Amino acid sequence: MNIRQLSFRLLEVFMSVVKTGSISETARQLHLTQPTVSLQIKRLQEAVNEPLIIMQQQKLQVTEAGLHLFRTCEQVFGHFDDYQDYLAELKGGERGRCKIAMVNTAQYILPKLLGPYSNAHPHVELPLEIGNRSAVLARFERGEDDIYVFSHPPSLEHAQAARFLHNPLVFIVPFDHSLADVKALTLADLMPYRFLLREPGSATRMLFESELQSRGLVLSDSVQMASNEAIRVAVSSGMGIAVLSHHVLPKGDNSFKVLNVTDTCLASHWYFVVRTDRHISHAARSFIKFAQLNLEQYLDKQWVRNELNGLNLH
Amino acid sequence: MNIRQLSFRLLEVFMSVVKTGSISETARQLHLTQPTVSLQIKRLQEAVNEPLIIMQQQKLQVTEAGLHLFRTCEQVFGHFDDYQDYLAELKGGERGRCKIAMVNTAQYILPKLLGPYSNAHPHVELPLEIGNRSAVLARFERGEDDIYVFSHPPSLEHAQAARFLHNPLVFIVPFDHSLADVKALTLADLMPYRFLLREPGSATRMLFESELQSRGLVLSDSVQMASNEAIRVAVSSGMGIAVLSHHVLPKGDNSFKVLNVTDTCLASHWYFVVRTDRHISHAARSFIKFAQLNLEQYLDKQWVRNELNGLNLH
DNA sequence: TTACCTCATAGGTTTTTATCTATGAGATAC
DNA sequence: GTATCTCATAGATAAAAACCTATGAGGTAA
Repeated sequence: MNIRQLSFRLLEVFMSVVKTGSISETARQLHLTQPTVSLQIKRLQEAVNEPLIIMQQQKLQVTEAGLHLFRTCEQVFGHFDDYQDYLAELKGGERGRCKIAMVNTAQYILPKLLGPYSNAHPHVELPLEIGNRSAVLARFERGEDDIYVFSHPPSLEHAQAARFLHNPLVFIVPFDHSLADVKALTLADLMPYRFLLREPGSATRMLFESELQSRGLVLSDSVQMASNEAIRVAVSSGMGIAVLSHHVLPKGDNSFKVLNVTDTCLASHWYFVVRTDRHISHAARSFIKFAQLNLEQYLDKQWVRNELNGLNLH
Repeated sequence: MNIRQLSFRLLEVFMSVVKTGSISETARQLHLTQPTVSLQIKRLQEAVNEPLIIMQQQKLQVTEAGLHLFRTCEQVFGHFDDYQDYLAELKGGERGRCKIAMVNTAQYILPKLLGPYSNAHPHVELPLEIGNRSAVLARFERGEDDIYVFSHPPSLEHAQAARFLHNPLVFIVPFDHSLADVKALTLADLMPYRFLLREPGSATRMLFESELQSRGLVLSDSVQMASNEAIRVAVSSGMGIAVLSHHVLPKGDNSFKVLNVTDTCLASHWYFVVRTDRHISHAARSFIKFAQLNLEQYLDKQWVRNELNGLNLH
């Protein structure tokens, strides 16, 4: 038997003949002519090199070998049916994987979406990568993930990005800092104080520094720290003051205070970024769709900027 | 996914690509050119309508859907391998069925071959049909069996026959019959006695009657009985005399005696008969081969007439 | 007998498939 | 920078597959 000359169509026709017990009937059911079916069976028998169906007293009789082949076909088609089911789930976004890489800061907001999504789609794997901006950028360059979360999206040559959340930056000081209760401050008022900053390249820092530069201001003292957590705690304990995303601040924590700086409005947005040169997994598409529909429900409504319909997910 | 545009060849190539992790390597192994393999994969992906293999950092990466398909293929090819094994056994005569129809008398000799054959080929089904000549002839006409056993084969229009055993007919009388110990008898000497005969049409009876006719002899009295067994027992108990196949006589039974009729040599042969207009099953072929090689071993050497090589089993 | 089934076969057409060669774009290796 | 891999794509061809119509042989049923 040469499996290479078998085709699924041939087997389909054969199965129908076995089931109906008639070549003409099969032809009618499959919208073929009777000679076509006869010929297919003949060819199948030649491929198998063994009679499968024989005429016996004007009736078709399936031989042993034919019956065996029939059962084999049933199993084979069963496997393909299973695969089709799997594919359907995969394409429906019910299965599969959606790898997301995000910059550190995003870990304060994204889980609010990921949790509900994961509950709604339990078969979707959701591996997360969290790193600083340069690490995530490197992953982005290599196209290692399905979705990237940035404030300040990278060059959009091979990517598209869409905002989903406003990301206001605020200045914080220890709760007992001398500026804490001043009604209206200017950015210049903060310059004398020591600033606790993330590494260069972090979106927050970039935004802040470009603001300073454009205004001709210079920090008198700054300290670099590796995480927003560390900065917040350091501010609370009086090491200095900082500019941080509003979203990273725990609510109801009184160990620091947000300043009222009237001449400055620093803000960026959170973006979902996908590469345009890579096929978007169905799971990723499904996640973005989910986000699009449920941003308001799971994130603070006041900051939501739902522009996800701008994404063209092929 | 449209299964109709899938071919086994396509899946074979796909599996090879997954295994080697390289399109070029697959091309080398399958003696194809690299573009051919590329194209096959592309076509498969179009059929499935889902990426199966993607380029990632200059390396081929199998997607989820691809891996799933690969596993599906493994199973499918496994089933066909099983079927191939089955076919091989079938074609080797190790499996399948060999239906044999024989006339009554043959049941005294054929089991001596069937037993050893069945032991040597335990997976071959051997359904037997035993009937009188006309019943077996009817089966033969309809082509219901693979092998027929006749003495006196039917018209050979759609059949071929080959002798395998001499079938001498002998005259028996009760052990205390007046003829029992006569040294030399003629056929005419037997005419006055009552003959116990099988039904008209039975080969034995036909042979006997044609001999009588050609010699101008007429039976004075005859009784018809349905089986050789019945005749033998009836002879033993004095109901008359009979002409029977030597093979149906149990050895060491002293309740009857074989006459020494010097002017008559009635004999036929046992034939295996197969139809020429029907495919001969591998099992049937295998049985005849077995008989051909082992006749002398399992049947009384003295009567064997091995002409089975005369059968042309296509 | 005729009409009407069955399946088989011959002969032909149109797609599809399985290949190839040639060529190009990227990446790596020296 | 050049050679040498990788894979992708375009264009061409020869074989095959998948059908069809027409026709015939053999059987059943009115």
